[in-house]
Amino acid sequence: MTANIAGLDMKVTKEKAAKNRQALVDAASRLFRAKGMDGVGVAEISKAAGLTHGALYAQFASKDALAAAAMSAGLERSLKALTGSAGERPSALGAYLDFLISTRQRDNLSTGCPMTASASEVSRQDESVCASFVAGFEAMAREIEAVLGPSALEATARQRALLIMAAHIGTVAVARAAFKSEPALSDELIETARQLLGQIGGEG
Amino acid sequence: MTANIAGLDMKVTKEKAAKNRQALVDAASRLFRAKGMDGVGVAEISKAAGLTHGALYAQFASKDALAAAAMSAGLERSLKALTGSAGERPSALGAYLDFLISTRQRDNLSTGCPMTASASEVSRQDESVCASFVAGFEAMAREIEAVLGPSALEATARQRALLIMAAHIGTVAVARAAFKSEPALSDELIETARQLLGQIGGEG
DNA sequence: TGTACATCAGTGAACGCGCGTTCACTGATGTAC
DNA sequence: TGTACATCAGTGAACGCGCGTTCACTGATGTAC
Repeated sequence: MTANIAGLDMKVTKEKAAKNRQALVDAASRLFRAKGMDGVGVAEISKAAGLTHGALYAQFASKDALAAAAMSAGLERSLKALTGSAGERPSALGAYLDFLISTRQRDNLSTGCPMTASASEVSRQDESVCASFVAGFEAMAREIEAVLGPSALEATARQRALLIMAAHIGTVAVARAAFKSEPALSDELIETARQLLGQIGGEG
Repeated sequence: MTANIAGLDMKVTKEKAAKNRQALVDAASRLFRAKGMDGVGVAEISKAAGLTHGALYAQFASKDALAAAAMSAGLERSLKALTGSAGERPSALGAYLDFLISTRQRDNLSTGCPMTASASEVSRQDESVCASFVAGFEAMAREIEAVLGPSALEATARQRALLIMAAHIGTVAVARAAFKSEPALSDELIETARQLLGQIGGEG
């Protein structure tokens, strides 16, 4: 019914189902980041995707399964946004850091990186969600490692990439917590991490 | 009734009430760290404190109010444990880092630092909870700043203390997420952060 | 090409359950006389 | 010191509500003939 109302719909069904599935994943990813993984229910996710919760269970075995898919999709998108952010700028690492550690990242929970949004929650979720998270973390760490320059620290590029990853996640999480009551501290955290991680990464 | 059964109870009431209040705060602090702030209800907290949920509402206006008290108390205890960890060891910073970034911290959610347990959740909680969190963060950052040595980075002690704080929070959160599916990465994260933040802090 | 039928994404009512909060009540505390 | 009474921490039933999940059903898709 809806399909006929919606438009021309030649070649519907399978494509439509795939689109609905994607809509569920996108809505879940966005809402989980905005409200936390325990802070949003299947009804709200389904409604945001323009469906009922029954449709969700036709596509996913459980909320956990949807959460794993949402985490995976969100991280993939975030990784693409990261690598795309380099553009024609002189320093890829500088561009990466500007992207990861910024007021824009802090102030846009639902469009930001799922890692910073769910860092402390993910370890309490289903194992499949953790696995998606960790895979995304490793992929992004590899991307960063590849653009590092020399540094004053006694450390391998891998080590510095891991520190940059962990530090940017902690920085954005705390900057978000501090924003309401201490905005100056919140900004200071972001500027500090941006600057020091640039040095550590050998930005140039 | 319970009071008479319990024991000798000279000078009860106010003391007993204060003890019950403390029991609620302690149980809340522990359970929030273990299960997340949205993952545990007032019934479970009250039961863990040996009371009913009605008693909770005699002591606190709401779950949020209890959460703020629990965050505050948990951070105070964590700060004391941190400063106490220095003992007679040669380097205070080294002792601090061993305390903050360790498998012990990673593997004991309910006895660990509330900051690493709730980093990404706290910004979605009541403003009073955020404020407690941020106050604890600043207090611990000051403690760390006070024990820093020289560093190869171009950065003030304050800046390096903020980075150490943010990085250790992110490190422990991610190490927890990675522990099940990639324990080797989890250990690597902790060792890496421990070593690099030692260098950054001018451990010696 | 036209008809009969199996498939299956999606609907919406219903399930048991736990949530945060309220409230009438209990009974010991501790004060007023 | 002994009695009457106000206080208030704590109890436990009840509130409306949203949770994740199930299930009988619908109806368009797309295949078999």
